[in-house]
Amino acid sequence: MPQLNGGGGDDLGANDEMISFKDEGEQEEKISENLSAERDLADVKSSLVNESETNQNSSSDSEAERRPPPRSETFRDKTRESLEEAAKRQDGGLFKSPPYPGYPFIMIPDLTSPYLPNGSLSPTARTYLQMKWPLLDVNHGSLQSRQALKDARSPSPAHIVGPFCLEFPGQSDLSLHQFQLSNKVPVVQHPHHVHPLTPLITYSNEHFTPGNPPPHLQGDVDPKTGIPRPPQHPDISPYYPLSPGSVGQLPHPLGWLVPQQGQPVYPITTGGFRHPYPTALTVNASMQSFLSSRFPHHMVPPHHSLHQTGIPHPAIVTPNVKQESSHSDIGLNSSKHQDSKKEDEKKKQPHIKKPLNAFMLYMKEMRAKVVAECTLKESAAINQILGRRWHALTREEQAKYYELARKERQLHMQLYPGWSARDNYAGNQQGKKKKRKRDKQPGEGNDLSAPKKCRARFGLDQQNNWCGPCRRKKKCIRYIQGEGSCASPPSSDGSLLDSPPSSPSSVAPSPSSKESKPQTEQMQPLSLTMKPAHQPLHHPHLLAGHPPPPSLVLLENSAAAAGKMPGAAHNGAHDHGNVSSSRQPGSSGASLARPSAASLCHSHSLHPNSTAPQPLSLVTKSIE
DNA sequence: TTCCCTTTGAAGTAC
DNA sequence: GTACTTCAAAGGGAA
Repeated sequence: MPQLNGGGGDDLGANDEMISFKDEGEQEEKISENLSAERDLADVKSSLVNESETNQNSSSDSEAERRPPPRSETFRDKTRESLEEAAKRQDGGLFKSPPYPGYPFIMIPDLTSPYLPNGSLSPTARTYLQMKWPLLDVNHGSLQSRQALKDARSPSPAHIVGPFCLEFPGQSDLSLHQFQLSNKVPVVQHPHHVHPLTPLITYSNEHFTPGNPPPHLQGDVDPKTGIPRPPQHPDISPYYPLSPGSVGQLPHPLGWLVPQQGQPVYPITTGGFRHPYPTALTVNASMQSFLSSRFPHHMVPPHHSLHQTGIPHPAIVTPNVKQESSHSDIGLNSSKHQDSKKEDEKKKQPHIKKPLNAFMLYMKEMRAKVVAECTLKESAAINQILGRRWHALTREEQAKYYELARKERQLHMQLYPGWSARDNYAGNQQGKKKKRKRDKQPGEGNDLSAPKKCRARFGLDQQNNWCGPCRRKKKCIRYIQGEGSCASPPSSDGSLLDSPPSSPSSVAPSPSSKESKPQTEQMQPLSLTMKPAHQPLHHPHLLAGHPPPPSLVLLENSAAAAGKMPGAAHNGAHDHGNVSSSRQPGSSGASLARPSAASLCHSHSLHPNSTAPQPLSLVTKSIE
């Protein structure tokens, strides 16, 4: 169980989320109460991380003596133990609230990795599915076309099948690759290219597995438990050298896939982050080139045709075949364009993507579910919903994702010690276009958040023109209202998600809708920053005994609601202002023109008067 | 075809 | 130390 008051941590905790509590307070005691909740929330999120770290440390302490690098110790050991336990009782015991959502899981090559856009395959671009082994399904009968699965849109990736049985030490990458290409579809992956970690998350909790699994999964769902029935494959276990003695010395996160040769796979580093690449890692030709270009020569391990495992990390993405073919043309034109040649070489460098954070993992998990519940297909709208659901999660649920994310980062760090997020910045990247820089345009973003607008506009000489808040050195209201700017855009604040307007006019960026915004904006003076305040104020697990806000409840039960609760009592104001996103101030207005998530997701049609004047509770003290 | 949108979190940069 | 920026996924929509 998480140590809720583990406190101390300040890392993963989204401090900005604490701010929203202040916005919501309408009384001092309320504020103090919320502040307490803020601290609780901060502690919660911190504890999510600390807990993970603590758990890892504590669990690895016992093994630290015999396993020098503790980083992946628990990861593998827990995996091994869980696998062994599961092997003993193939009764789905792993489905019974495993202490760690990420455990046990194994990594298997996913040739149609989510990290491979368009399913492009290359010997160096394979990624791996991490999954609980009871979910392994290597039955041929389960092999389906990728498209078939995609059409199925399974939110519960209980059946992930792949050719991983073919992809183990000693197996030729090329042969497998050819196998894939020649057979077109023998590989089945989870629909929507679910993240490798997704299978771990799906089933372990009720919120992961809605009551009614998709129809296409019915056949594989245990009628008793409602849980996807783990496939029974007698050939699975031999692939995993899970016996304690066999993996004891190898901290490699893929240790069960690494042939045991009696020597450590990972060099014991001295703690420096940019330590040499482990020689045991996959270093193929392209990787070699990539490493050579990015790291000092001594850091680049010698090139072996294939790694023992031939397993790169899911985050690695190499250029597609098209680029390789273009590279072959270089020989024909070698004399004329060295620059282009260099570019091609750079293009061949695999793109190691960032490890997914907790929310990203959650999104991958829940996206399909949201899509199924709503008529939405637009990711932007779905992400808004997911963002709110994320905050509605319990700490335990979030902890799972934080844990998974931490494991992901750990694994990523181990696989790519020299990798830095900076490497993926547009400026350093060839194959990727530089993303637009969100230039702050005048009249939005910081301009709106800047205090004392009246002061700036009228100056000290015309204080009589200042609005009241400005006179009291509070945040200017007149400026916002006068400019008609949408400092707290409806789309970004999520109000349209949880409490969508009943009339289209409230959705459209009409002047009236903008006029209603200042009240939301008025909530912000109490904010310490302009960062989005997404934290649900009355998180059921943050405020013990307090029921979750209707918005959250209804949102969580969006499927059940299905738009049939138009008159539900709902103080949408709870979320409206707090979810206002100033991350991308200029982007929210555009979203107004788009179909709102709420208009498409019935479950969020809760508050017909969301644009109506907000309750007084929204008025901040500055207004008073 | 490419970018935008939208979310949170992690990590990087800039001051 | 703080604020800001970029990137990670996703896929429809817009340019």
